[in-house]
Amino acid sequence: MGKHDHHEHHGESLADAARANLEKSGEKWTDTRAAIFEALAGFSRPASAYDIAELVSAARGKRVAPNSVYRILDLFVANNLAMRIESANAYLANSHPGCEHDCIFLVCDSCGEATHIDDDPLSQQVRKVAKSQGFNSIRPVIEVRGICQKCS
Amino acid sequence: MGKHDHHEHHGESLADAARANLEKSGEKWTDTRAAIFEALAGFSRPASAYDIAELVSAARGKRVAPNSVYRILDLFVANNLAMRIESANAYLANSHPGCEHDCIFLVCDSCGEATHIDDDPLSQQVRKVAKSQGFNSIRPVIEVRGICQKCS
DNA sequence: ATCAGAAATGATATGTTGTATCTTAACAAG
DNA sequence: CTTGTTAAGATACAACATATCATTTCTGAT
Repeated sequence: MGKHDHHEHHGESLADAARANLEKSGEKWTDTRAAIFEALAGFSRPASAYDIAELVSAARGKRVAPNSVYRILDLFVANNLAMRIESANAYLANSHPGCEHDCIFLVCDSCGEATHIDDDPLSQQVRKVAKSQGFNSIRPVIEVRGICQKCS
Repeated sequence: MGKHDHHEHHGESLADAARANLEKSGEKWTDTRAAIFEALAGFSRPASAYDIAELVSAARGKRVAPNSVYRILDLFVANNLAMRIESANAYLANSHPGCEHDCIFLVCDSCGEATHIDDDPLSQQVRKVAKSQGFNSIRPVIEVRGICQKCS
């Protein structure tokens, strides 16, 4: 384990943690949101809104429209239950909701897997550079495209 | 000026430098490529392929299809004449082609302007993190979204 | 219980970004 | 000049994202 407890979760426990975090912000954990979170967390790779719409639609035997998925993903991102990977137009469930970090994503161009690193000194440095240029409301986007170990 | 000569260019001089760099790689500086580079360099903000297609089509009185623009932008990116900003799905002309850097882009969510920073120690650190995870063929994507000084 | 208002989701349409495929044009080498 | 190669055009479509309005569901007051 690292310097502090990251509260890593999986499966049921992850959904519970996500739910707790969302409700703490006064938001509701509805059936649709639960289904979308479950679908998202089930992907081992970053998933597009359309991937999720398809999976949830199949699982529930009832179509979920992309715009609903986007709405809910936006909510998740705003509440740190999920992250958006800009260079992939896709989303990942946050495996330790509640921890606030500027995440660094390593995305494999071959297999599509994305791994998620926290390096606060590094992201702080990025924030600092932006701040020194007069930027406010800073949101760093730090991603690395490449070929992962398994695919090399 | 910084620690080394960045060969900053503008207008005619920038196009010339771009042309020289492209031809050095054995690629041709065709009319279409010149027109697309000129259009791209004329934007003060990151421009989408469709923005460029529209502008070039108007300027030449002859339609340029988006796929042609994408092809040529890909060529420019591969040869470091232009950069893609992932979080904006848009492109910027490289104002100092020939210099190889992992660029850091600061993108204003209000006015859309993007400024371009080089911080090699910082980008090297990002590369190092990825390498330590077994990644190869690394291409860092370091961008910062926020509100620029003028818009604050 | 019922009704009114608010919040969440659905339905539909459309806008934007990106690729695939095939055809035509430009051009250099023999 | 014709043949092979590279560049660009035409067309179609796939993938990603948002706007708008309708419907449902939930909640809280009466």
